[in-house]
Amino acid sequence: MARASTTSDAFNAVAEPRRRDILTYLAGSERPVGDIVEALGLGQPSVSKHLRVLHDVGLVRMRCHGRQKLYRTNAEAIRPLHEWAGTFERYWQHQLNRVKELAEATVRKTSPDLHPQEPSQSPKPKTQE
Amino acid sequence: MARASTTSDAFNAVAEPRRRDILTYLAGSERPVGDIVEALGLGQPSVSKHLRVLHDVGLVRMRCHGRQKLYRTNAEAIRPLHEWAGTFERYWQHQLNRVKELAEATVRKTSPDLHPQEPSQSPKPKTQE
DNA sequence: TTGACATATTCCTATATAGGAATGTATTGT
DNA sequence: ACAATACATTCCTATATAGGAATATGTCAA
Repeated sequence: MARASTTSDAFNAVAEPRRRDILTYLAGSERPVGDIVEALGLGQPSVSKHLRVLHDVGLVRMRCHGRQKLYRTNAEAIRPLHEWAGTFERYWQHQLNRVKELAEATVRKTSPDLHPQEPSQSPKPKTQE
Repeated sequence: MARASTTSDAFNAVAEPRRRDILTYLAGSERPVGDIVEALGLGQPSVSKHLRVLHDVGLVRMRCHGRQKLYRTNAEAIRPLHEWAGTFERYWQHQLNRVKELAEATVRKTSPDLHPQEPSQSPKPKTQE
């Protein structure tokens, strides 16, 4: 099986850096395609194709204005992403503490004279990557 | 050019639903690969490959314990994602207001007797998708 | 109507998957 | 040393891009 389609959900659509750039650019106000092309320095067909993906998953809204089409970021569609990531917030707080502990332990090992090791230290896990 | 590698950054790694499942599963505590296989009902090679991707971008940490390897989510690596998405928070609040206004306007149009239209209403933009 | 302008849509190609099957590699227990 | 266990890696294939070039579609202006 190949990778999931870029239009399958917001996660896949946003995986492409240029599409994130476009979303950022279109966040504040609606803009015609030509502005995006010029601002991001991409080819016009590329931008159109990215916009198609973004529109398919509801990450941008479109409005016709004469011969140009005005796009704007639909921030609401980014929310699920924010919320999914936010699920891990309580864990990265925990891990900050762990990192801090580890750093202190490292200092103790590096300069043992200045930071004498405590007696009943739990055996350090042999972490390897 | 093809799509960016899944190991190019956290955004690409997280685009795959199974990998998000794995991250969620490994958020609270470290687990051996076999547990993930059983919990998520995937093939063992698939899980190993997903773990490789996640490890390459730093989304999981690994520790050897006898013949098994214990994986755990590195929540810290999810933070950039959360922060990028959070950039749009102020906009989706705006848009909630716009949606609310639109809904009220629709009610006025649908039941004009109950909700008489105000005189100097700004011309509604002809939004079309 | 015709031409200029703004976007969208093929057509093309190199590249990268995700999953299943089969196989490789450590590590443990006897 | 050997079998069993726990993972990782390779091989294979169908599928899906992203970007550039060329072309199609739609809209305004004279």
